[in-house]
Amino acid sequence: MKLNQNYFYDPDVTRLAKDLLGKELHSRIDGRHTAVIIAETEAYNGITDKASHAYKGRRTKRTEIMYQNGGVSYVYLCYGIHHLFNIVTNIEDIPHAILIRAGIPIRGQDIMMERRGLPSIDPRITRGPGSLSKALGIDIGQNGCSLTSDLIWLEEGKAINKNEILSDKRVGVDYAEEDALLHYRFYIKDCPFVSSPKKQ
DNA sequence: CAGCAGATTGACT
DNA sequence: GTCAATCTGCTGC
Repeated sequence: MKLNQNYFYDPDVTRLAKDLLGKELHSRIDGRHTAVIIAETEAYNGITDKASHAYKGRRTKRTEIMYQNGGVSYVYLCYGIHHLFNIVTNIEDIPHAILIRAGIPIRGQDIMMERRGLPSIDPRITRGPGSLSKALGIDIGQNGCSLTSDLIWLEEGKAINKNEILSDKRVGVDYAEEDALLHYRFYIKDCPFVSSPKKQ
């Protein structure tokens, strides 16, 4: 069951970030179908969030996509190397986004192993936002892609029990002052695919 | 236009 | 634990 456009219009980005845990994220890039269960997310709460690229209503060629209606992808290049995949939420002109940080492979594992250059199934394949995007074949070419399309889409998946969902500070946003302390990161308890904020 | 920092990862000491 | 890789966008001359 594919999630429809209305799902992404929720005005509460943290509620949606929690709800995305357990959902299936599918991609068909170069005709190759891969999918993961979403295991870790981070919410970016619009123009008042110092950690967001859209803080203070900043609009650039790169961030423009976040101001669109919810239900599209926001892919951007971090540190010049890594493609980070986000889901744009809320309605037009409200730049909410949810970063997908980790997933559990459920389809096309061999394709992901090949893309990641790993010889066997290993949590490293889809752990961490840069790794996940690479495993799914997502890069800047998938920026602005509709999430109800046949290229990238979400499916219902399985419901995660509330007591299996933990929250914490976001990763890599210490510069965001008081907003760095917000518990906007959500992940599935005891899941080996969830990234650790500590050094490996 | 130069300099710098960042929603990161992986190789190496 | 340290560091390089190297794109986007902000700050300041």
